[in-house]
Amino acid sequence: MEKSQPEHLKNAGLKSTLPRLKILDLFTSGQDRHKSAEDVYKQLLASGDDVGLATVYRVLTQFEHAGLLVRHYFEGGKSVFELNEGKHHDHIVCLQCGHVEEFYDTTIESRQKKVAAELGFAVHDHSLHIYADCIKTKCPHKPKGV
Amino acid sequence: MEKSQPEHLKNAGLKSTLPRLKILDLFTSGQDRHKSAEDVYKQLLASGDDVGLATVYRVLTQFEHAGLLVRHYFEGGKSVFELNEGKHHDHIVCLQCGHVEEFYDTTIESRQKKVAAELGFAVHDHSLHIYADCIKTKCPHKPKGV
DNA sequence: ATTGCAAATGAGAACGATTATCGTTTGCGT
DNA sequence: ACGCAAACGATAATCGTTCTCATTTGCAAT
Repeated sequence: MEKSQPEHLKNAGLKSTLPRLKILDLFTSGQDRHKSAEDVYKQLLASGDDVGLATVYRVLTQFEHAGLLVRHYFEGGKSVFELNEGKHHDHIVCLQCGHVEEFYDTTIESRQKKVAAELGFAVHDHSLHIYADCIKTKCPHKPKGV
Repeated sequence: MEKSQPEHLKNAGLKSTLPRLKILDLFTSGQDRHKSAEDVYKQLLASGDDVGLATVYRVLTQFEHAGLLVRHYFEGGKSVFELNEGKHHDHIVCLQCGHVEEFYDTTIESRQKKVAAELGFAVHDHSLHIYADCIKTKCPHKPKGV
């Protein structure tokens, strides 16, 4: 059976405080999987929750360490977080509208491991970002400040 | 026959000024392919050239736009530049020492195009960064402030 | 329910990388 | 050699993020 939010926090060794619950809710119930710290902060303010920006950053980082969220470094210098649902995937970002789509390709994954091994590296992590334009009818997504 | 540095600048529509020549030289004759703005700045100061940090940033960006350099956004929030020699490649970054190694894998490249096409995207560009540890005897590279 | 205290928070200062401003200098065509 | 737009250097400003520290809060023991 699914765990409740407070339980998720408990498991992660984190007190279940108001800000933390609010932020976790944003990710589990929000529609946009990918949020920057600023996004989270604004969404909290918009819903009348008075959390400090510092807390947002702190909590996001804690959630990342706890494995609840995954952090991505997209171009432009700001980090973006998304719910960690166990299954690794890469991202393709539309340069026109900023929309992010996820994909997973076993061939790419295995080749990466292979290449790294050949070069004598022990892979920690990797990030593959494809920057592209949504062609055809796929770009109805409004630019969100990109 | 090879072009001279001033010609490279001319071609790019840039006046050949002292700072620009110095910076271009660093990349064409330096040993470390990958340099941050700070790296460039320090190397210039070290060789007695008195350029401003602002100029370094400006010139690097101009060179990027002119296609002379390629900019990479690695984790850690600072951009790294390298000479653009036409041949695309990806990077594997050692998390211990910050050393960057390059690789190119045709399988990965073609799978990327394929995946993007299937999702209805026209690829502009992509970045694949593998973050890892140099294992075995491969990590003699001194940490350079990472 | 009340209390106590460590953990968490919020406001704002601090920070590192980068960009913008602006008065001075310089490359380069005349 | 001259003139002027382009480029420069110093420094202020900006942006995302982290740090500091006084205040507040979750929660376990009363």
